[in-house]
Amino acid sequence: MKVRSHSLANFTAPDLTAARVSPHDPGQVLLQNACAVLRMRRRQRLTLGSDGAEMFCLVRSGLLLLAVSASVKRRTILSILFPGDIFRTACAPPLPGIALMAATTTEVARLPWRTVEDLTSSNPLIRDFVARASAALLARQMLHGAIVGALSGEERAASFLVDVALRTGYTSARSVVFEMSMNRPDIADYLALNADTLSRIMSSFRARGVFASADNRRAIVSDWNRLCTLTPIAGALQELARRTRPQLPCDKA
Amino acid sequence: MKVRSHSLANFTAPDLTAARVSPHDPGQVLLQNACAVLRMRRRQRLTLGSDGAEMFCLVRSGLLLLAVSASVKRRTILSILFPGDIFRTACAPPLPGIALMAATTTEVARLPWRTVEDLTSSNPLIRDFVARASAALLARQMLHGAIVGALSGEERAASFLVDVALRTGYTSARSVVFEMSMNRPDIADYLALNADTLSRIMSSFRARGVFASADNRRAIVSDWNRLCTLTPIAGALQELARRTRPQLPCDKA
DNA sequence: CGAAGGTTTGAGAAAGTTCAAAGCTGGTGG
DNA sequence: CCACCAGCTTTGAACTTTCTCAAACCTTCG
Repeated sequence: MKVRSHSLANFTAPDLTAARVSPHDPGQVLLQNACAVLRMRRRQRLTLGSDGAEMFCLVRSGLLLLAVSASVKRRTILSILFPGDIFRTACAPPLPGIALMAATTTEVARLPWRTVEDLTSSNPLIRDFVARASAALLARQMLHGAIVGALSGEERAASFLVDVALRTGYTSARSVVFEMSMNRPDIADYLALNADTLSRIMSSFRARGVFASADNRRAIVSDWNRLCTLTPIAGALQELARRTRPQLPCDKA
Repeated sequence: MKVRSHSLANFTAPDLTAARVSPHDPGQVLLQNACAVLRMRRRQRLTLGSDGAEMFCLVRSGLLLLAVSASVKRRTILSILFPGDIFRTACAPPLPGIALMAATTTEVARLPWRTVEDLTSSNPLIRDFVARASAALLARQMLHGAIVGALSGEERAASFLVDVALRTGYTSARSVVFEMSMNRPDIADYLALNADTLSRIMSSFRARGVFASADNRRAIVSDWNRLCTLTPIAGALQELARRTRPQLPCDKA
């Protein structure tokens, strides 16, 4: 079997440490400065059970997955929280076994929700940031529902690549480069696809040169526009991403 | 073909005018008293285009569907807004042709979002209601994503029936009764199913006595627990519904 | 080095879709 | 008041897509 034959072993891998997305929203800066930061390791969980007061959190770096395994037959990733995204306990559906899980090393800023409520009342910048971020999260969740509900497997996979690239990627040598922190089963459970099917789709993408990757952890997209033609909602993804990140990686590619 | 053979032509149809869900949240009452009410007829649309200031709305009665047709290949109902649900323009994903559509005669209370922001700052009751309703909507949206992504066609249909019953139904003669304001294509587009497939599933439900209906517009569930066994997330749906409606129809059935 | 988990691929199976046809329903205009 | 029309609903049969299962390979970590 000629696996991995399309990888770019000799591609000069760029440094991604500069890819950390720094906040540009003044309300976000104010809010996260009031928070205690929790550093999570890959696969570490943050239980959402009703074990006390309601919590609020803000992702500073890394990737947080909202996962549920028990109550639905197949494990499901309900949502991906990217840097700049916020979440509060009450936003999670009341499913047994639901939890936030770090997909990679992740920094999370946390506060009791009660405190956030007070901050939003006293500071309009924070209030506006929380309202904006909440609305953006709902919009993204709806878009994700549309992706899962209305698009084919290949279109879903392409939408995922576009989304992750827009939110965590950056430009290098006229290519868009991004980390694939999530593994196949996680991506599959997010896209409501079987891991085998997703693997087939990814293999097909690599074979057609849609993206290249040396080690399955970093993807290199040399023709951004071509990737975008594979999903009918590339425009919406881009517009949503720009709400939290004014300068997108595809702008310079 | 023996169509409609399971209908209950001689069932005494109860009066549903008493089924209007009256708000119990003081913040909700305060907020909706500040709004201008718009009465929409079936199929009437409320465009969400960027045609001016951002709007906020609150459903007082009826059913509002967030629909998109152009940008995804198949038409999709992203969300159903029930009485008590709120929505603001920024919550809609930026898809061409997205709009709110009334599934039946619907009363919508509207305000410019700017005004709502001011009200939330000046009144903690309104602030808490808006925050609570926003969180509940996101939780429901995530649950809907899980339904579409992880459940079979039959389970999705059962989840839909349970959800609509919990939110708009009421109790009559130890049965749970609710209006089916949405037609087959709308329900199918909400559940990411084909209308034909959904019709088959509904026929099967009727044949098995899961629910009865005289005219396809009103459903009568005599064995609520049995309907709940058809979906693995009945508990979550019930818990979410109770956040906006303390007394559920199934409590008395 | 060995074990455990992640990835890839193929072949057969299942679930849902598409297409077509027929029946039903509600609204409109003569 | 009734005939008619458009759109909704139901159902069958053939077809696709995706899933399941199994096997082999690769990677990482202790």
